[in-house]
Amino acid sequence: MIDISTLNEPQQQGVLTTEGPVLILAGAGSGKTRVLTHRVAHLIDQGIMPYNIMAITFTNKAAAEMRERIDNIVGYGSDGVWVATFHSSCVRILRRFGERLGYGSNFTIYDTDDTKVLMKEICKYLQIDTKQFKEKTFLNVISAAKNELIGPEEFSRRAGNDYNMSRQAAVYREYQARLRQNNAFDFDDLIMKTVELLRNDAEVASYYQNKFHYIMVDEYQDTNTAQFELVRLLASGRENLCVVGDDDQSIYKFRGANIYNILNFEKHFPNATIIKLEQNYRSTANILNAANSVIANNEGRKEKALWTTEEAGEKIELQQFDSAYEEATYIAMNIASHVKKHECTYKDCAVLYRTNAQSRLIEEKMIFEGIPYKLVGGVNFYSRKEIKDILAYLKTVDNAADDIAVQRIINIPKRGIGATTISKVADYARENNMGFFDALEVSDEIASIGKSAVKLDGFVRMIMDLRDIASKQSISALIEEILLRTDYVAELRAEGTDEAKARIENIDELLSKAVAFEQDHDSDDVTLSMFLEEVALVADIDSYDATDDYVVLMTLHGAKGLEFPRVYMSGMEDGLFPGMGAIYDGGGADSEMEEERRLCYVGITRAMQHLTMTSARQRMVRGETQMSKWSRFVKEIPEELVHGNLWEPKPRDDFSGMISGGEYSVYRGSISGGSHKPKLATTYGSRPTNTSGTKIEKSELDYTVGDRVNHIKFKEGTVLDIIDEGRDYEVTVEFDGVGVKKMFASFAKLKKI
DNA sequence: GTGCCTGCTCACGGG
DNA sequence: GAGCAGGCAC
Repeated sequence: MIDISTLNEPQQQGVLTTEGPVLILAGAGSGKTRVLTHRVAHLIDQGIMPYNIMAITFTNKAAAEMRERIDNIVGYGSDGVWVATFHSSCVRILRRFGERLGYGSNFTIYDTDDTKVLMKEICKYLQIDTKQFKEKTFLNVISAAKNELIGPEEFSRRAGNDYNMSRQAAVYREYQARLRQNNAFDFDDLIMKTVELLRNDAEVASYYQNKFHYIMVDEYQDTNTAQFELVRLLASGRENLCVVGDDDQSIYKFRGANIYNILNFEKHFPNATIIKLEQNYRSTANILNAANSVIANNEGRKEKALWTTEEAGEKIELQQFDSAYEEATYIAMNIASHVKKHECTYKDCAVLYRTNAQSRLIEEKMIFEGIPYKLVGGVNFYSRKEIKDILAYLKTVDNAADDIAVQRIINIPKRGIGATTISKVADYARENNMGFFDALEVSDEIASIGKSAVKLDGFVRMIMDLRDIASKQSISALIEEILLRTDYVAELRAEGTDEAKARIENIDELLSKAVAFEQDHDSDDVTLSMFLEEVALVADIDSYDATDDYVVLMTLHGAKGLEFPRVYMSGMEDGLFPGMGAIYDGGGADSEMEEERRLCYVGITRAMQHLTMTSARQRMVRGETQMSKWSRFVKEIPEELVHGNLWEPKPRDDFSGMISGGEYSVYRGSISGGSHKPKLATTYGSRPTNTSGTKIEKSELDYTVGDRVNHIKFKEGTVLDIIDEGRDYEVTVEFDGVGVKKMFASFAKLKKI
């Protein structure tokens, strides 16, 4: 028997209610992963075969974590449990049965870049003016349709006489036809086509329905209509479907998530058992209360009240700065000082932001302070040019029908094959209803091509050779052969720039990944398709490893599902978070504003002990300076839960361009801002890069902890703490009748009484 | 066909 | 502020 005595009452119920549809409404930090893993363990304990159990997650990281935790409870034997993401589950199904839809089992998965290239081609072919109608808009429309399981025909029907929609329908039709020709799926296809397969092929449907007796879905609030239908189909019959989610953490509407999947679960499954996990084991009471206060402003939620037995803990710290530059400086210095005092380690800290663009400044300051950090997200490793080039070679070798891949590398490195030649071949292929690569093979038959045919022939022969190598040797050997034959690395080395060096490093990393992939899998059944699939489906967050000691920088979206003792939410400004779109969109249930607020809720609930929110009065956005005020979400937090400078009006009369450094007044109320700003002799820009406590023009203090001091505004108080911030001292004082304030010694001008 | 320059557009989030 | 398309010279 597995031990569930450590679980609370509703958690135990979640584990033990194995039959029928179950909705577990799991508030942030309420131990839902524990419930899921124990539930799987319990099922196995009850004699259910592991291969009859399926658990679906959104990211590989979540899947890996779940598998590991199940392993820890039941020991080995859990291998058979199907733990996978939505996308990789569908790939597995399609690899096996995709031929019934007319796709080869070696299909390619197109990422966002690939689909953009394809769409560009289609617009050219259909003579659509892309200045007027953006490729991206078409792609968004198609993606939205696919997420709602609307195929090209249905889309066309719905378009009716609408001119704009008819054009979109034509593009959609062509787009889908080309994917099919290229033996490729885009991300949305993976789900939609699997649903199509299950709907239209009773044999396949019943195969999986008989395979999966128990199905669990994590992060259910993020599922879209297609994913819901997929799950519904798979669970159909037994209906032992357990979904876990939190409507308050639904933050993926923009990619099609349908919040009604969770809100209407009981309508879809009238006999569903609803279990609420409301005890939070993660955060202090103050943090939890702040989160509750913010999210309470949303309409249309499932009633839910998170509570904790934790003590209040520290108040939430608010810090507003003149610029994003100072904000980043403060965060970096603050982390450095806490680590130095051994109050936390680097890995305890996470800096969260709304947009990836904000990471640059913070990254800069982390480097400056010598803080080890890890940036999660941003430009995906696999979307770098050099990596995409090599992957395109691999795709060409693996799936000859993938025109996008072939055309990407046909002139990389330069082979003297230009746009004119390529379009001649493409036309020929189209006229003769054949693939691009097939046309290349018979290029001498294309009359207008002339002497370029020789070059094309050389390219074709090289691919043939590579295919031969692929069939006999390992993936890493194939990559090395490609590098050799293309002189790819050699050319970069000749360039000698830092950028070229970085590219070489990336290529080395790709090689290591290939080697690691081969080691992780049985060499007999490892295929190139599998490697390419893993690469295509990897998510940014998958690379995050919580065991290394570094500060994590990521978007609020990326932080979902994670927790950190110390969290910094940066850029808490109206216009940035919530963004302009949400502000103009207004409010009300299901609005963009509510989604932003849920995102804020997600951010707050990542914090275990310490939460700092920062904002900048001015920030460079899209190359222009933008002025902003505190985010409305910050103002939704009750005053008694925060300390800092929330409502401090600050005259904006002192922009000398000089960095005013760590000045952060903690007064609430009026102060004569601006004029009191000290002129520092040393700016951060010239500060030595060591963090070992180099003191620069810092006068010693004549008071110490426990002393009584006098402040110009707050009058008398007792010094509670003095922290050596390196360049200055941060002094914490309890002022009589005013409360606890933190300030920098050089600005506070405290006098010992 | 290639390489460079310029000017234009675009900008949230992600599998 | 960055990335890309288009124009131009070679």
